[in-house]
Amino acid sequence: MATIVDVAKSAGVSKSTVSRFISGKGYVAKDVQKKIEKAIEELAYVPNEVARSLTQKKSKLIGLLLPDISNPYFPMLAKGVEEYFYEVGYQVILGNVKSNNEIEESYIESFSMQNVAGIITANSENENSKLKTFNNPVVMTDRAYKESEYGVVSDDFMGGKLSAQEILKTHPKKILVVKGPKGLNSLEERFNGMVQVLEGKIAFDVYQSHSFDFGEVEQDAKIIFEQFKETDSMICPSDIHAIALLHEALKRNFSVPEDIQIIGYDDIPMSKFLYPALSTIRQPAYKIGMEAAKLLHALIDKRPVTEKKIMLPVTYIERETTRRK
Amino acid sequence: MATIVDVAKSAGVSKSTVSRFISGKGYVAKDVQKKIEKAIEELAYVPNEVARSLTQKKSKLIGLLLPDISNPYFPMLAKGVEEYFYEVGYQVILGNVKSNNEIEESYIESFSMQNVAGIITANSENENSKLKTFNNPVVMTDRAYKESEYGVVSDDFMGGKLSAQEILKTHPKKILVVKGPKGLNSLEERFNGMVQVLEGKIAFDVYQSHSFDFGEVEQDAKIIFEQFKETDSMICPSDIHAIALLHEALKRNFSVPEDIQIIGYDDIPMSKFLYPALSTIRQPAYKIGMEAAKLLHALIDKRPVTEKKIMLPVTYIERETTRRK
DNA sequence: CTGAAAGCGCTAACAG
DNA sequence: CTGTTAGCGCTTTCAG
Repeated sequence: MATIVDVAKSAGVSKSTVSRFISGKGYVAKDVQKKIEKAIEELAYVPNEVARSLTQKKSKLIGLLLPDISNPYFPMLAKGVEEYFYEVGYQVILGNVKSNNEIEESYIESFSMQNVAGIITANSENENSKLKTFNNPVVMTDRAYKESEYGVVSDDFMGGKLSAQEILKTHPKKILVVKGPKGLNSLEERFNGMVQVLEGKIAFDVYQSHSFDFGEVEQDAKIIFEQFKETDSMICPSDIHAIALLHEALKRNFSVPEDIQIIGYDDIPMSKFLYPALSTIRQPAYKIGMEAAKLLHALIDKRPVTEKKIMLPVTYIERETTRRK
Repeated sequence: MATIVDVAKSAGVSKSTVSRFISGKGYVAKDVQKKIEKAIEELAYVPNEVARSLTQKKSKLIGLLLPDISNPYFPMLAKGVEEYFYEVGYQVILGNVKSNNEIEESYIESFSMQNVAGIITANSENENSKLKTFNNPVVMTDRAYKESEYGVVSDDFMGGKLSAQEILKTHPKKILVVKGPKGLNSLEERFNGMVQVLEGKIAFDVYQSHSFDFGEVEQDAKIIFEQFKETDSMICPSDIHAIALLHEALKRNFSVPEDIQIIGYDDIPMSKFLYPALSTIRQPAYKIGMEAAKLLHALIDKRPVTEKKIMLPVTYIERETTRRK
């Protein structure tokens, strides 16, 4: 591996000149530029990021904290982040935090040690997180958002409203609102949106779920079908919940959407391939990731940002688990 | 951020001694050890990985090359890699290569610049890949395997055989083997396994697919149903294919598995939640990731490895898209 | 057993 | 416009 010194020698200048040329800061004479370019070419020189990172205390690395990469929603988010940063020459370090504070702390510490230029987190908020002491920019997404200074999120309140409105249009007999795990801001918002639409208009039950894990949510589904026999319309906090419920409904020989209609949230990639295909609220996961990346990039470069918090719209995707109006 | 010099001062020794203490190489007197420990504690000292990486030419970073993170199979693999390396203090950099050689090259270059300690790639083989010039260890997985020195993979040939055998047991009338994209070793193996079982026993058609992308595979499914009217049994190269086919079958009002039976490959997380749930060959994606990580870790530490290539078993998961025997 | 010194590859004043 | 110098924080000989 050629170093900057090799380039300098080969071009017959000092390494500072080469450094200046590469970074584009400071003046370098035209003819010298040519020589340096040639030397770089010949030696196939690529600057060593580690050395650069050591002096500048800032690497070309981005930390990405995710609650659970096996939840199909997050790979799309990650993809958005990754693709944006790839284009601008940054690498992303994956932190699969499993909603575990200790792991999160540990990751943040590692990120610091690696001098990451910034962090994007989709992890749920954590009161005394080390994130607050991290001194490069942080952008919150998805579950983490409320208390943060910078964030990108979709319009959860609107999403909640939308899903309730759509159900309402189908003349439901009895509604069940499945509430997602507590303490996640985005889920609270969705729930509030749903309640705002429903309240006063129609009676509804609420079931509190505590997980996004397929297996656990399957258990919830069983309980729900035992407990809420009159329900004919289910509003879910995520597609994972909707899928489990859908599955359970079919197992019990209900027709969907005739006997039971179900509306999901997220529009994860598999939802359209279910049978019947899932009606749901689409969150633009990829776009959220990309926008978060864009915001973080601006922050890293200390460019002025006009919107510290970006809210992306959600849309209702009508498929086959809801009745026609 | 405290540095090693701060610790040294506080403990009243030289930084070399502190360095020796931390790395565990060389002698440090017992009482000095105590002092250093205390200083580290008090100053909440954490060694700077970047500086370390600069001297050692090896960071605590691992590069992970994936063909497509939005294909549900890969997040599980990534999770296995990530969780193993988390435990041993390494971070993983995500490289979503999108089966694009240029991007792959560019990632490998970045990985080199970051002094990554090793690379795991699940990307398809690429003749003149820069991977060969990368001078830290590389472990190939999944799609990439054949030419590599070190690799972890599941038994694709056996998987292919298994899926054909299971179909054979159900007295199929006419079989269609859907062949996956060309040039991927693992898929060739599967296909060969299938053919070996089928040949001489029963006539079968072959359809060549060119993608793992949901949208494109959906088109394949349409074509297949137009073209192979007599087929009652479909053997697929991936669950993605199986899902598209299943979807199309139901759309056309075939009963599954009575009229058409379908067997997938991979057992991606959503397969069990389909309706009917997909019968498939399970590849232990998580375990593959974990084993690849373990192997790479041994290589990085220059520990002797007994198995350079690890082959993990696959299993048939009987669910509801295949007829009972 | 320990410290001094050199160096990893690059950046950043600061003279000139 | 360019070279010298001094680090960034850590590891690694090499004397002592």
